[in-house]
Amino acid sequence: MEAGGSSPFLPTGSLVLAGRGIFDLERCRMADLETMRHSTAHVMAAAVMRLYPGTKLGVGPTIENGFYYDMDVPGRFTPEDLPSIEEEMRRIVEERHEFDREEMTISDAIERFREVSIADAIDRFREQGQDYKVELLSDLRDRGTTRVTSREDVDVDPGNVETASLYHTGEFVDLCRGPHVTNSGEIGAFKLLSVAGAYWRGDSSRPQLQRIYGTAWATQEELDRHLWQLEEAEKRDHRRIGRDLGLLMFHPWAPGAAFWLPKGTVIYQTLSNFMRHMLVDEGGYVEVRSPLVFNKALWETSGHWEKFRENMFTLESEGQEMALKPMNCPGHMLVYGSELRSYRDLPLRIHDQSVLHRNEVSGTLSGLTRVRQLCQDDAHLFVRPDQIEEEIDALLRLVGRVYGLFGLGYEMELSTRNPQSYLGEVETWERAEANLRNALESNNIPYRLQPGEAAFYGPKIDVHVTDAIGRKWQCATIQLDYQLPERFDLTYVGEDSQRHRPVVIHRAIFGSFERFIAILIEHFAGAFPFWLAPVQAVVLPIADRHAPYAEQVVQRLRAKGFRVELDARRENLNHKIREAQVQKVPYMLVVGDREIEADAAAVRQRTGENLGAIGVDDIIQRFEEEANIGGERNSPSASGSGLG
RNA sequence: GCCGACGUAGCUCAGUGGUAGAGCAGCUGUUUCGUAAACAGCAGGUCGAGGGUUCGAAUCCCCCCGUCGGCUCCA
Repeated sequence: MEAGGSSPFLPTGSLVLAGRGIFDLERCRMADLETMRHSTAHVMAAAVMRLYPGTKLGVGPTIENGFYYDMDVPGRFTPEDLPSIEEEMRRIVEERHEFDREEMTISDAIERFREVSIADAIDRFREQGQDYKVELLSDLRDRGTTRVTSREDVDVDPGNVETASLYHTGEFVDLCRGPHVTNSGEIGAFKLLSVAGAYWRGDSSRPQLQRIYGTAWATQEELDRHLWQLEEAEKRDHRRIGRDLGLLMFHPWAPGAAFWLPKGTVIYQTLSNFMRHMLVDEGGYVEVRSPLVFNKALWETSGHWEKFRENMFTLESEGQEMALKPMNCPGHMLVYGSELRSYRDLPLRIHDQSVLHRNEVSGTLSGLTRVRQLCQDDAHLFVRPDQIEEEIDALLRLVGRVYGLFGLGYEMELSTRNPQSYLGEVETWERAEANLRNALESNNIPYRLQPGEAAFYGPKIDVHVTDAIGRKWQCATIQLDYQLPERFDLTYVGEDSQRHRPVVIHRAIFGSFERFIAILIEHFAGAFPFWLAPVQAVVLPIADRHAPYAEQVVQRLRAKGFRVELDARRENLNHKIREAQVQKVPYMLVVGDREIEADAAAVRQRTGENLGAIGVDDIIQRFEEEANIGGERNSPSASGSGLG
C-alpha cells in the first residue's frame, strides 16, 4: 500500500509557476490519477484471473473517484468475494510488475486472443476464451471504432485503427489503449466497493457480465477521506432524512408512490405555491387542471401509445381502453385546440401540476428519485416560430433564478437529434437546435452537447443536479416540439389571416416535485431554509408555570402565518432543545420567568447560536424578513393560500 | 425486466435447527428544571407473504412481494 512518498503522481520536472502553472499542475495530477485508477482496474482484472481461471474480460474504464471492470466469471461474485480479490491485488502490487506495452496489427491481436483462449482451454473448459476482446477488435477492424453509443468508453485508440496495443502485467495480458503506470508498485490506495450486473455493451439482449466497482487514490489519507465522504453522504440520503424528519413514507402496497406526511406536505405545498407564484403571478402563465385518465385515442394521436405503451398504466371501462396519463402534453393540446387562436394570443403558456403515473420497471424504483407517481411543475408554451428564442431566453433566466434561490449547482446539456429515432424534417430539427444553442450562448451559459440524446419529437436542454452521493439527476428540462402541434392539427390565425402551425415548448423548472424535494433534502441535509421548514419555530417553556405564556407566544406567531409548535412536555429544557435540534427546527424560543416579564423569548437558532431574549414583536419582524425570499413574500399569510 | 444483496419491535441491529433479544423511540409514574439526551417501571414481534423439508424452522429449500446497489429504460 505504500504509494512511494507523499505525492507520487506529480509530474517530475514540471515547474509550478504562478496562476496557470497551478492549473496545469492540477490537470497533470488528475491525468496521472486517472492513469493510476485505470491501472488499478488492470490489477483487479489480473487478480480475478488468478482467482477465477476462465474469466472472460469485458472493459475496465476509469470513472469518477475510481474504476470498474466488467467480467464474465464462472459462478457469481458476492460482496464476500471482494476481500480475497483485494488481497490478491495487494500481492500483485507488491510483486511490482512492469506494465509493458506491445503494439501489433489488429489481425495479429485477434489471433493472439484466440491463442490465449486455446491456451486457456487446455486446462480449463475448452471454451472460446476472451470473446469480448475479440469482438472489440473485430469491431475496430471492421468499423474503425469500438464505440456503441456516444457515451461508451473505448478501450482502443480510435485515432489509430491499424494497430492495437496490449499491456502485459506479469502473466496478465489485456487489450488496452493505455496509458498506464510503469510498474504495479505505483498503484495507490484502493478499495473494492461493490458488485453489480451489467450488460455487455449496455445491451439488455447481450450477456450480463459482473461488474466490480472500486475506488483508488494516490494516498491512504485521500482514500480514507473519500470513504468518510461516502459515509457522510449516506447520512444525507433523502430516504433516511425523509423518514427521520417525518416528511414521507412508502408502503409495499404502493411501490414507487410516496405518502407525503404532514411535514412533507408543508414542503410540497410551499414549493407548489412558490412555483405558481413565479409562473402565474409573474411569468405570464395560466394554470389549468386536466383529466388523469384518457381514452387511448389520445395517446394514439400523440404517438405515445406506440412508443411508451409498456410504461403506461392501462384500465378498461365499458369496453373502452383507457390509460392513466404519464405526461400532460397531449391534454394541453386539446385545451389549445378547443378555441380558435389568433397570433395575438401567443405565446399561450399553460401551467399544470397534475398527478402523473409512469409504470417504471420494478428494478429502477428508488426513493423519491425514481417513482411511479409524480407531479411536475409542468407547462407547455404555444408559440409562434419567431417567439422561440425569446421564450427560451426567459426560461433560462427563470432556471437560473430558481436554482440560485436554493443555492443549487447545476449543469446544462443540449441534446440533439438521434438519427435513428426522430420524427419530422431534418431542416426543422436543425433550426430548432440552432434556436436552443443561440439562447444558451447569448446567456453565456456553458453547456455540454449530447448528440443523439434528444426526445423523438424535438431537441432539448436538460439541467442536471448532483445529489449527495454524487449521482446526477435531470431536473429542469426545456424541449422544443414541432410534432405534437402537427399530430393534433393545431393552428393560429396569423396577421395574414391564414392558418399557421404553432410550436410547443415543453418545460419544467423543478422537474418533478418528488425528485426536486429529494435533492433539496440532501442539499440542505434536512435543515431547510426558514421559508420551507415544516416547523419554523418551537416554543419551549422551562417549567409548567410558563406554559400559558408559551401558548400565547405560539398563538401570536401563528396568527402571523408562521408554522410554530409548542413543546410543553414535562421534560428538561436540554431534552427539548436536543429534539428540536435533531428535527432541524430553525428557531427554538425558550420562555421562563425573565421572558414573561419582558414579553419576550430567548431565541436559539439551530446553528447553536443563542441570540438572547428578544421581544415577541421583534421576533415576528425578524421572521417576516426571513420568510421574504428572493424578493417574494412567501409566508403563508401573504399568499393567502391557506398553508400552515 | 435482468444480475447481486437484504427483509427480526416505530428506528438501528444481535440471534445459523431446540421457549425471540438489546439500545433508542413509545407509554406510565417520579423530577419543575435556563440552551444537544433526568430517573424508574411497563408495553411492544404470525421473524415480509405463501408453500415445502424436519419430531421441531427466524435459521434449510422453493416461489411471490418489497427494499438496496448496479444494468437497461427514462416521453
